Amino acid sequence: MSPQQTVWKALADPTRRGIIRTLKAGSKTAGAIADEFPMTRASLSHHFNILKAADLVRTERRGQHIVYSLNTSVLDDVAAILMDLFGPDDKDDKE
Amino acid sequence: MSPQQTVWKALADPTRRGIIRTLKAGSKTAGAIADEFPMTRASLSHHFNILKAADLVRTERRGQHIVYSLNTSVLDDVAAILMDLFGPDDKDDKE
DNA sequence: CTTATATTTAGATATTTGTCTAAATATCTG
DNA sequence: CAGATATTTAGACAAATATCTAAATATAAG
Repeated sequence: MSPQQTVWKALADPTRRGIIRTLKAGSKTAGAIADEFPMTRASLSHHFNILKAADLVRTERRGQHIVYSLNTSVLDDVAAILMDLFGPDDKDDKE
Repeated sequence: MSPQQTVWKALADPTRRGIIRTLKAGSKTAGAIADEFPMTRASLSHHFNILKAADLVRTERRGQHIVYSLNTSVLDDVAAILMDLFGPDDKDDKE
């Protein structure tokens, strides 16, 4: 699957968008995130994997905990894709 | 399914993003679009329905043909969602 | 009215996806 | 080391998805 496609797939699920939204406020441990979502930690872990595969989040082990952080640099990529989809048709070299 | 979610789901499929991309160059009939994608017209019609449900495309009958057009106004919505996901945390009333 | 063309709908099927439970791994503490 | 806590992995399963073929609908042309 193309890197672009992994991002779209990752963003297509509401739980994963919720995870991104909660990480917007700052990095959190897997457990702290899990406390905010009504599903098992195993299910959340599955979503974490998909977000990591899309490089939307990064992880760092801190003792027993694993801290998740939002990788905001991917925003640029997503924005570029959106412009490609909806933006002006830039067929010509000059305007 | 929430309106927002219908948009995300619609954008998650590469064929549908391809349809959006081809419509960026201008409106086209269902048949003209179908000529560009290696699948049956029935399958394409399925994708058209999903794009219509998300209000990403509009249709107009012209004789035997049905003309599909891109609804660019949804770009604003998608951009807003993206900012909500990745943009600055605007918890406070004042900056 | 009949035939041809354009498109959609209906129904079937294989694959993917989101969730769960149970088990495994990793780290800390005594 | 042994037990407790945190997180992930493995495997199963129901629901959703993308695709196909065949049939239905709508319009145009003779």
